[in-house]
Amino acid sequence: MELTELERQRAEKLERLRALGIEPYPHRVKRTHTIAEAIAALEQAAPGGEDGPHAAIVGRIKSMRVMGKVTFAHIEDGSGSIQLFLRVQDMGEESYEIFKQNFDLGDFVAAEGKLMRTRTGERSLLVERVSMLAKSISPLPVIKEKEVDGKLVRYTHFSDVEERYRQRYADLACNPEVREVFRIRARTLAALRRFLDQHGFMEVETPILQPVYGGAAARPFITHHNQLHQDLYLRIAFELYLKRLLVGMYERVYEIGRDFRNEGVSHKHNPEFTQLEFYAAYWDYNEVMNFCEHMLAWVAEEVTGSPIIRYQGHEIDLRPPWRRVTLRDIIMEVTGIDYLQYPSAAELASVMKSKGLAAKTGASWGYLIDKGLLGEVEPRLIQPTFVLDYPRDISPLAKSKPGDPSHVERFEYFIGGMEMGNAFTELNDPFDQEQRFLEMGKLYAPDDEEVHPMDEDYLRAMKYGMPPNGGLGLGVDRLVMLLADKSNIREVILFPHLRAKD
RNA sequence: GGGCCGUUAGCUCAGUACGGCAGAGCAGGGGCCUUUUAAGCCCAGGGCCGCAGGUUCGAGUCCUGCACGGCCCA
Repeated sequence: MELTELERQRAEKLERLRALGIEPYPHRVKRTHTIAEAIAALEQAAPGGEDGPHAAIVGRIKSMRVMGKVTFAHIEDGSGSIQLFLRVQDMGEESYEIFKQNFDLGDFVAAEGKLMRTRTGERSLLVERVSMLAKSISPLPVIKEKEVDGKLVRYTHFSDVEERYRQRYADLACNPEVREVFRIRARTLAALRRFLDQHGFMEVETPILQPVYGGAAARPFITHHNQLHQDLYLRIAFELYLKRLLVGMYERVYEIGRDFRNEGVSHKHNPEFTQLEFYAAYWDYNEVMNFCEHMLAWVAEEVTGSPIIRYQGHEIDLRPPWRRVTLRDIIMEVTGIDYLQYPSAAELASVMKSKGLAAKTGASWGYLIDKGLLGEVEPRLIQPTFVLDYPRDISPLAKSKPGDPSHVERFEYFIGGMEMGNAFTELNDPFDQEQRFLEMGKLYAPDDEEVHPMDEDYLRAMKYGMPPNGGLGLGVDRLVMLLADKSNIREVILFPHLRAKD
């Protein structure tokens, strides 16, 4: 192990402790109170002097002020932080010196003594014994902060974005507000599960390694099973497996898990991300819409205390009903283009260019609408909005709109300028479904990311009879971004993907 | 993929306009200090200036390429 000078100094302290017969990484810990419990115990005790309740607490040393024969330090555990008050008169000369010479910021320690208040009134532990629980060799970035008018002012910090992501452990250790983001994430996941469970949905787990990928338009990661001599794909969606379960007579199922898409990385995209999908037999997309807006308003309230949230300076009201607008109308509203007037890719691309909009050459008609025109619309949809009725060509798993064969019953929904998810009245006619797969094959080149490959087993399932149903996908990371008020997906993923250095 | 910006001590940053001994604060080391909380005071340390080339008597600084990251655009 290569050590920096600072690390060598700490390693020497570790050896000094060992030489004194003190194990710097002991097996067992004595703890009578968490720090929060210790503070509560002190609050309950009769005030006065240095004779408060006895407590054995543990934590990581966050600050230290050595003043000769007296030292103040703050330690932090998972519940909070408290000041340690160490005096040579209480600890004895030898123990006090061992502490002073060998204990550093970042060390995990155990401290035992009496809870009390210092002259300035700060809740403290008057330490009788202190011991090492785990020596920290690498110095954590030091955080110096102070409360000014009730606001926390930070003088030094750990803020290098790249290093924060590459060494998330250090980020979390130094930055309590980052720890809070992932508590919001955990509460969001728990709230989603609670809501779905309460509404009769069953959580299931379907394959991540799939012989045929499907359910979305995306490039997959490919892997290989050695024993089976078979290429497998990491799933890009759960859709086709969840709908097989409706054939199997479950009426409401959902899955929360990881999808993998072999695509670019951006502030809204990570190659692996957390998806929620649910399917409900006998629902159409109107019922899905209704459920969706109630679910997200409820989850927001559970997580943040209110269905009205603040996101990047916007106040966003998640209470139902959300705005409903057709794809055609919202595109006309924003770009002035009625895509139905331009039924070929060439015509549509030409009018888009005439309006100064980028149109990728060689892109299909559906791609131009979805990525081109809708891309213009997306950042403007700050308040929750359902965008309804998508072209059939780009929606091979959705049921057609009655009386309008060119469109399907599909919606995407947007909040805070981000696409949050996608939903349909699911196609359950096996002949129609087969036809859609075949059309896909004709309209697109085989390696086109828009292609949904034919899934024979899915068709076989559907031939047994699939109840009419509605389903929805939700980008969970993006929901957490909303609820934690973060503009970058990496801020809500513990270990986001970064390019390897060298 | 393109444009712009960044990369200097463990951390946060100066230094780059106009090339001339590598800087500060915090952290760490030695000393003083028995109620501090950004503790204070004194002393002495700490560098592959992202990497590789080039220009130059001389490059952290100028030029080229590369790596990683950020922001914006596609």
